[in-house]
Amino acid sequence: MSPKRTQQRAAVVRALEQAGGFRTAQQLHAEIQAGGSSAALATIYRNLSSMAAAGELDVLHPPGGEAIYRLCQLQEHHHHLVCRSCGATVEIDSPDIEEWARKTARRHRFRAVSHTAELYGLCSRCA
Amino acid sequence: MSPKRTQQRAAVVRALEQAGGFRTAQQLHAEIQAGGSSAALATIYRNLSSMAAAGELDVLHPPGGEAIYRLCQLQEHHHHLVCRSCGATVEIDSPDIEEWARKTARRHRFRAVSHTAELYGLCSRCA
DNA sequence: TTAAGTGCAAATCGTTTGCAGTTCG
DNA sequence: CGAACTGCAAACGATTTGCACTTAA
Repeated sequence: MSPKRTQQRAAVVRALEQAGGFRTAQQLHAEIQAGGSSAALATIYRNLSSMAAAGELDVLHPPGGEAIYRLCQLQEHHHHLVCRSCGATVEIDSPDIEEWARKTARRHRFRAVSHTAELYGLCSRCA
Repeated sequence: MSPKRTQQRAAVVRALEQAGGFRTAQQLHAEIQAGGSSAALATIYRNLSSMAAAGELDVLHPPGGEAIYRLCQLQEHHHHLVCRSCGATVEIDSPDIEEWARKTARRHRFRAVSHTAELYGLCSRCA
């Protein structure tokens, strides 16, 4: 039973696609209205929940207290090495961790697995 | 300037030590009362915040919405495999990713590197 | 037609904060 | 004594939910 194709759900998907990365429910709400469409915040939450349950998007719960969502990007993803001091960022593309994620997921019988990984340290200039 | 040595703060520390692992603020509250001491929930939150800011404890923000705290244990850190649908969480302890983090950091001449890594998928019951 | 989806407002729930009273140093 | 800490209750902000109304199928 696939979900009903409503204007609101379409708007949420469109907003997420346009965003390309992580967004909070409230940001999506604002961006949807800015785009001329409309969808109640509650509706956005409901759609995000069902999409997440369906494995269509990733949810993160940062310390800030506001959850962030983004469309699943099974491929084309990479990681970051960030300097705690100056904020310099190096993009990491490592097959190792992809494989680790896949293996680990299989070991626990999880499917449709995505992952996040970030490294934080002091770069050579700041150390 | 180190913090004041109050009964309440002591009770929080004691509860965390006794716990050994992660606890929510409310669990600590209950355990403190069960232990015969007393400390208002607000006070517990205040103490946990200051301890976290001082780097004395780790804080995690799981999907459930309730933060969990534990005394810092520089070793024994692990990652999580979380079900997008039901929130079930498996703790992962993998030397591979630790090594990957260390290697990657060295390759880019970063020091004092820490990292985060989380996996998201659908568990066998929800798939 | 009718089950699923929506909007709105009220309700939750974890966490924070204002303020007056208490306590450590 | 005086700054730091506590308790309580009210305030908050994100998310959820009850309910009557729409709408996709």
